Amino acid sequence: MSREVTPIVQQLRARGMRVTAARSAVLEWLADYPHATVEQVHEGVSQRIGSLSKQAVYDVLNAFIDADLVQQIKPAGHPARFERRTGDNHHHLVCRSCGRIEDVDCSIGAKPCLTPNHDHGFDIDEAEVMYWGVCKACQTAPVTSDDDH
Amino acid sequence: MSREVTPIVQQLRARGMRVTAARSAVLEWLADYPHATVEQVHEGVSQRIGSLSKQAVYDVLNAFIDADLVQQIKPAGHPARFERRTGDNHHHLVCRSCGRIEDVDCSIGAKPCLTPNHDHGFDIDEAEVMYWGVCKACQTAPVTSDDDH
DNA sequence: GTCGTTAACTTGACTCATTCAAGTTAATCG
DNA sequence: CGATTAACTTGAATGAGTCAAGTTAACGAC
Repeated sequence: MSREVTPIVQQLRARGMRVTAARSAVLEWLADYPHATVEQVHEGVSQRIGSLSKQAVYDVLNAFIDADLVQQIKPAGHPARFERRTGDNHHHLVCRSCGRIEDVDCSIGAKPCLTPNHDHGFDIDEAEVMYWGVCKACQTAPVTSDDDH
Repeated sequence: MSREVTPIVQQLRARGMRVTAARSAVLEWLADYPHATVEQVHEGVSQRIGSLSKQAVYDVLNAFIDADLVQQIKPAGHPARFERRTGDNHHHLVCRSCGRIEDVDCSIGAKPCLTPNHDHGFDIDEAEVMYWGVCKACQTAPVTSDDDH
């Protein structure tokens, strides 16, 4: 087994973070499955590396969020989702029925990509746009619940 | 005490909803305090009408949401908030530190006020815009938590 | 290589907002 | 002035996430 240094290892080292099986596996998993829930990351990664506590998944994801390697999406009424695409202020399209999420590029530009006509004295740093609708599958299918992706 | 029919009573009757002290008081309260949480509505209304279970607050608010008399806002990481302004697709400005919310008129127009450049086959019915920042009070004040309004 | 430090992980209890369920009360219609 | 049933009360249950104490293992120093 050659001991090559993968880009993931580099990304972690560059931020002074220890490299562990859990962390590498979570980053890899998110590359394959963007918009995954904690539940999904936990299942997938546990299988890949044998086992991992759910708490560890929370820890790893939070560490990544702090390190700007991962971004969190919290659609109202659905568990949080995680993705590796950070810093480009793109938006999301959420299915009301199954929770499925798709990326939507920001049509305007850099962040904050929209400026409110009245800032009420706030120091605004983000304009979060969430499109809500019903995905193709749920438009035709009978009644599905939060399984998705 | 004259028994005049208030607009609130009319609004309820018009929708075939029974008129109760709880319902009238919640609608009144929300007129005075837009963006209130369940907690706040519960405290305020309990005082006004003597007492009311928290569950009733949930029931009343949900009935109003179904009847389109009230709208719900769910900022990530904060409890839900309720307001009487419905149907005009205006947006919200949320303070990251105290959760305070301000209304922001939609600068574009009717709902959905923004159209994504790619609908991914979804049947989109809403573009929810949430501006995030730090309110004036929290910019200067030391560390506050979810008290607000 | 091995040792020590401490970040990362495990386990399990706990919180908070919200929902579910069963029983009681009271608004409205006849 | 009842009867019907929507609205309310009480209390248990849920789901997502956090907190806290103890154990393990990365990795820098020797």
